[in-house]
This record gives sequence, structure tokens and C-alpha cells, in this order.
Amino acid sequence: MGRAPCCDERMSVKKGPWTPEEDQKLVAYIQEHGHGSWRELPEKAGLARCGKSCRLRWTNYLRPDIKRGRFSHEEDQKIIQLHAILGNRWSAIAGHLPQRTDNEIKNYWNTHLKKRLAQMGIDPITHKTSSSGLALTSSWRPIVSTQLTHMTQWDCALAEAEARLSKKSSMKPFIRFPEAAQSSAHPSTYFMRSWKTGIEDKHRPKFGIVKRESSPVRIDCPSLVPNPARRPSNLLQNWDTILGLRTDQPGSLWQQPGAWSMSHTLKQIATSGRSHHLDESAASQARSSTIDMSGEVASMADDMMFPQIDRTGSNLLFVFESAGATRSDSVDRYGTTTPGDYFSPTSTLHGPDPDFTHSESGSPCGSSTDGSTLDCFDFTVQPEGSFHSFSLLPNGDGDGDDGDARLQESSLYDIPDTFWQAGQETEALQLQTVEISDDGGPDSGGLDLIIPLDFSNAEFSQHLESLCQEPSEYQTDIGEVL
DNA sequence: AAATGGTTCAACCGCAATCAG
DNA sequence: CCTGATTGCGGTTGAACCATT
Repeated sequence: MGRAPCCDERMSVKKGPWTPEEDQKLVAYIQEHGHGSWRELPEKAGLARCGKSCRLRWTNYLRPDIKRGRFSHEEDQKIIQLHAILGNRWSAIAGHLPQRTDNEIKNYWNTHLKKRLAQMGIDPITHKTSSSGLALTSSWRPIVSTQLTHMTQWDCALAEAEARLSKKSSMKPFIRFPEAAQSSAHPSTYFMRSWKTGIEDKHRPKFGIVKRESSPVRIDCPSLVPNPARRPSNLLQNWDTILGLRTDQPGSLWQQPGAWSMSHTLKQIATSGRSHHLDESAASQARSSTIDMSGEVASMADDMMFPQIDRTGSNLLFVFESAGATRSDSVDRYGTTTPGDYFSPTSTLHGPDPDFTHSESGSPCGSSTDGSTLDCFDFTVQPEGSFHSFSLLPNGDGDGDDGDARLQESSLYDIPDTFWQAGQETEALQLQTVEISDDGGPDSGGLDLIIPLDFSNAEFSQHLESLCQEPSEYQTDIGEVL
């Protein structure tokens, strides 16, 4: 037996285009009463329409938060990127363009983007470049398949994670640390200063106004993390063996290629002489607080988005306690960017790349809505041991809603593949390219771990401080170049 | 000016998932 | 757990519009 019609066929239900009067009735009713049961709405609102038709009209057209008009270039790129990951899951895609409806995106894809890709020789279904494809224009380079495979791990993982978790709202909160001294000598300040010193303003205007100190403190702290690949550790040499230690946990992320266990990661960091000490209770707390989310994200990245890719890298998200620096408000990448004192190095990297001028992707340090502060540094670590970069993320308020995900998304445009290729436009970027791509360039991988670093720990603080103060043969001082 | 063909996009259809009793 | 109602979603349609002949 077939399904019952949503509306009583015996009633004279109007179909077809809506009149302005009908729109007015619907809007007036919903604004006053909310939509309630869609089935009952037409009668209450005095509309000779089926409830389903009313719902569609409201959600696709009359809803006040809908942005109409032409799609921007950034929106185009985002839709294409998301489509490469999510396919025809228009609702999931629309979730990343909050002011656009799934119907609108679907129509736009079918009438514009699909054709445009086809004209460029890109299969709109597989997103792979066909052999007979036309030469690509520079403005569309970032979307070709080879570069899609390098689409930032965050982007892919979070896109999928959001699609999957959007209804669950089950993300677990970031951990918070005990209060620590908030002084200008706080170790994480070195990270801040290094970026302020190393990047300079010339790359920043694209991301908004950046306030600078009148006499910025220059310190001899290079802007890049040293490359431990040239300082081999036992851990790095025994990578596979070490990875195998945790693969006895069924379904765990440790079974994913390239994944690290927290203890191994910490061991690696320690072995390579680069940081740090993690308070054991904090480590335990972090493990229980974050591992489910990160594991799921990593697994999804592996299983669903990059099945064909040999993932050998790991992303580590280091959560630092606030250094007590002045913070901007959190940035909403979909809306207005509030200028901050510091900008994400990752965001800064995008600036000179004409294809990645995501003005909305700036990620100044964030202050959470509850007033506390946590800063996140996102490292991508290769098994060979090279650090790619770190980015500074505003933190969410940790309440598990989509605000957290959105804030994490501010790292979406991590490092575009084009960045690693020829044609870098600034000396600074060239230097960073040399530094980073020397060991094979970026790799894909999900967010594997979230690791809290305890700045209140004296040992770690001293270590980090010495790291910043001692020039290293592995470090590149961008400040000198600029 | 009329005919024709192509494009756009709001709206519809039907299936699947979810909810409620 | 079952069943029917409701909601969400993606594919498709067709009227309106536009460009070309």
C-alpha cells in the first residue's frame, strides 16, 4: 500500500507559483506563531496550500536569513570543493553556506558549476581531470583533482564530520586547564611574537586590519618550527613499529594509517627535543575529552574521503592555554571578521596566493564566549618528521554546538596545494616552502589528536623558551628576509 | 515581430528517515 | 516493537524568461 498523501486530496489544494498575497499570509503567520505543525499551518494561516508546499516555500524562499543573488567566487569554490567530498548531498553542502538553501545550491550546481567544470575538462562527478581536458585558468587551479586530494585535512574532515554530526551535536568539549600565570613572559607569547615578527604587515591587509604595537618586540625566534626530520629520533626511525603498538584496539583511530597515539606523539616530541612536558592528569583528561571526536574525524577522513590516498601524516592540534595577550573576538568565517591583534600564520600564508584569498578565513586568536581563552595551534606532522605549519585557531566555547565546529573550520584553508608548487610570490613564502617542502610537501590526514600543552609546567616553559631564543640551523628567520 | 531553442529556478514528487503514540 | 504521521532530502519538472535566428 502506498503512502498516504500529505494533504487531503479531496480538499482543493492549490499548486504552482505562490502569489505575493500567499507569501504575505505565510510570513505573517510564521512570524507570529512559528510554523508549528506544517500540516496544520495552511488552515490556520488561511492558505489553500499543502503543508509541504508551505514548508518548501518558507525554507527555500521566504526565510529571512536567506542570501539571494549571485554566488561569489569564494562560494563557487567552496561548493565545488564540498561537492568533491560530499557529492550530491546538497543539504550538507548548504550547511557550509548558511545563507544559501540546498535547493539553490543544487540548481546553481546543475546550471552553472557542472557545466563550467565540464568545459575545463573536469568530470563534475569524479572531479578528476580528463585527459582531453582544456588548460585550466589560474583562477580555477585550486579545484582540480590533484589539488583536491590535498585539500586541507581540516576542510575535508570537518566537512564530513559536520555532515555526519550535524544532527548529533555530540562533540565533546575541549578541556580546560587550571589557571596559570598570565604574564608577558608566558611561553606561548613566544609563538605570538614569532608570528608578529616574522610575517610582517605586508601580507596581512587581505585579512583585515591588524593592530600592531607601536614598537613591536623583535625577538630572535624564527617563525617556523624546526624540522625534526633532520634530527632523527628513535621514534621516527621506528615509526611503523610504534604505530603497531596501538592497533590492538578494534575500531580505534590507531588502526588508521598514519595515526599516532597520544603517548607516542608526546614521546616523539620529547625525543626530537622540541618541547615539552605534559601533565599526566591533563593528558588523561585530554584523551577522554577529545579522542572520540578526533578519532571519528580521522576515521572519516580515511575511510570516506581519502580511500585512495596513502596517508602518512598526522595532524596534531596543540591546545595552549592563553598567554594573556589581548585577544580579538572570535571570527565568523561566514560573516564579518573582527580584527585581532594576531593572525593565524596559516591564514597569512594564504594571502599571496591569488587563488586562496579567503578574506573570511583569517583566524585571529579567539576568546570563547564564556570569557575564558584557549588558543589552538595546528601542526601537521609527517612521519618523516617535518612540521608543515601551525595555525592559530580561535577556540569554541566547548559547549558542543556547531559554533565549535565553525570555529575549528577557521583552519579550513590550511595550506593549499598551490602553495607548495612553483610560483610563490613572496620571499617569505619561498623560504617557508624550502623549509617545509624539502621533506615532501604536505600530506593529507585527518585531525588525529588534540594535545594539551601545559604552559604552567616549568620544564616545558623553559624548553620552549630556550627553543625560541636559540637560533637553530633548522630554523628560518623570515624577519631577516623581510 | 514571431518562432525557436536554451536557461533558470521555484516548485513538485516520491522516497527515506525520524518521530510520536 | 509496530504503525502511521511528519519531516528532510534529492531528483525532476515545467513555466517564465532570455537569446538567437
